[in-house]
Amino acid sequence: MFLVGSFLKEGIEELKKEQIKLAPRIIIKDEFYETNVIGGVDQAFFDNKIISAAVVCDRKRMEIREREYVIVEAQLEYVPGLLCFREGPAIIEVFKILKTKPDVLLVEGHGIAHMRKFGLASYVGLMLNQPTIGVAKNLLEGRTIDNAIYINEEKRGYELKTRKGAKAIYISPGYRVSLKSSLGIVKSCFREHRLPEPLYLAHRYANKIKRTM
DNA sequence: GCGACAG
DNA sequence: ATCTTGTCGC
Repeated sequence: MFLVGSFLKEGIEELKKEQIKLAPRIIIKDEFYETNVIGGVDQAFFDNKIISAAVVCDRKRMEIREREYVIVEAQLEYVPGLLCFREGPAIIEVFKILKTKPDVLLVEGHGIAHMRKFGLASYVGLMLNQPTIGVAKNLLEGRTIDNAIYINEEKRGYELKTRKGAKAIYISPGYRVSLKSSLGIVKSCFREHRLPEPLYLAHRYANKIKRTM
């Protein structure tokens, strides 16, 4: 995947086709054993590099069990709808070095609340065969009715108002997690921040690493 | 054609 | 996402 300059435009069409081809493989059912260990991944950037940080917590107390990070070269610029191809590879690498694999992984970005049902969380889950949930800070596609996200008359996720005064966040299943469980699991991970704790911690960790560079 | 557009 | 100080508020 080396998409730059004149190759970008045609490359984009190929990547969209790839998403349409892989989307049918996304499983939206509860297929995980427990929810005792929850992970979160987030990225920070500098030059053309991506820092992907992962934090694994126990769900009861949200205490850190392990945290790791990797730095990889970005192979694609940010294109709305194709975020999985830009940040996905980095997330896959950091997940691989985790010694404590989480029961469910929270990913910053959407899962199936995506125009082609193939957001970052779904891509990462499929490639790693790992239950994932997408948690985004903004809506990408569709509309919200009664705290639910709809795309083409189909429910794809939820809008969640965390703290009063703070903007809502958007939850959607990524892979091997049902619509209902995606919301329940995320809700059980909040402490005193707008984002669920594993993601809040991963975000802080990624930026901490960035500061040392 | 115009506007929207995860991070 | 990133460039960036102080500032309002819990």
